[in-house]
Amino acid sequence: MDVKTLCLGVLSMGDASGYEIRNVFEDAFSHFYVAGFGSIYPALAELTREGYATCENIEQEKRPAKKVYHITEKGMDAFRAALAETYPSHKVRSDFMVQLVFAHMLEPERLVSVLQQRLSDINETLAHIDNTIDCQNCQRSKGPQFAAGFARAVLLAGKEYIEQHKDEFIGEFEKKG
Amino acid sequence: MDVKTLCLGVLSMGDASGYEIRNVFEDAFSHFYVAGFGSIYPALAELTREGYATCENIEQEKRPAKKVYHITEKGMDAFRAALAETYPSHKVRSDFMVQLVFAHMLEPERLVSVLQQRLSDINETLAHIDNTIDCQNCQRSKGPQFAAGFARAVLLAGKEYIEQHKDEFIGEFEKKG
DNA sequence: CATATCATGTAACCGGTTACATGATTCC
DNA sequence: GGAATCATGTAACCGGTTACATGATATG
Repeated sequence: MDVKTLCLGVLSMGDASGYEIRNVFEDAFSHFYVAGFGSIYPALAELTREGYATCENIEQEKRPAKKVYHITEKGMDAFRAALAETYPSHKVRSDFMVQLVFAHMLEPERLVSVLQQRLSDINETLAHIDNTIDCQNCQRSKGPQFAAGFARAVLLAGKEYIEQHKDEFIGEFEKKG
Repeated sequence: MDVKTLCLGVLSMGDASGYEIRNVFEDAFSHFYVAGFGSIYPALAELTREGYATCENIEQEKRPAKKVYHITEKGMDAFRAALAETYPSHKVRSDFMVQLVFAHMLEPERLVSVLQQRLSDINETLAHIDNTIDCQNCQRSKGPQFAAGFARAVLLAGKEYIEQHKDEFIGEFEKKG
């Protein structure tokens, strides 16, 4: 699924500017999709050119003007179709796991810091998800809640695995004697 | 981490041809990194050009000739350095989660098939990991074992979450009455 | 007879990231 | 005074995927 489709998805929840869409990516989607300004702005321009969204220039007092995008019927149909046709892939790209596989080539202290770093990143993501969900609870949206619950379960399992096995694992690589 | 570095990693475990390296990516790394011929072959050519590996042409009977690559000292050092300097990132890119978040825009039957598909993909990956680990057990390599255990724990948690919550979740989107 | 495996490579394409470019206002 | 937030965009670059190109042997 490309950034254009994801932007359409965000717009299906309500009108938004490019800046606001980026914030949604960072707050709500960050743990399963990444997109920055450099891909969002061109995507919105294309979407508008192709009739999937309309764009209105909004002047603001004491703030820069913004372009608010609104999804069209055609855009909604296209998003629904893309969502239904998409294969439910779930891909992991993990330098952390590479470091685990080649742990024997790392200095033991570095291995410790790698595991520690991963643990604190997991905790951060976990806290982030809990925050985001509190806000969305008001809307009683089941989709985001289920997605968050899934993410939470997965992260927690990873955290517990590391916590329960790391000492034994590290022990294998420390000089003995 | 790029394909070049990963290839160096594979070569650190022993000499191999491009074809064999691709097999390692598919068998042992597939659940946390993806790479095809199109990126592996050019990577190996560059690695050789830059002195991180040497290449020997091996003629075979009843098989096409192959190019067997051997990592140099410089290559080993470079890999160790890259491994140690790399941030232990663990990124998820999930169309599945997008479909969960926007579940209300999917037909209920499609939502069911999406969850079913994800479950069977998880089971497949789980079986694949267990297979791979059985082979590696002989080598008593702790790194791959820990990585596999981590992956297994994470996948299992996702599987259980889906199994335990899917019926209630689906129920929210089916027409009532 | 057809498919899978072994085996290597190139070229075009494409999507996304990074860096650049600009600028006002608000908060510490 | 400096950092963060609000706000939009472009251009170069880069890594990786896909498709193309080839061909023998082994397996079912």
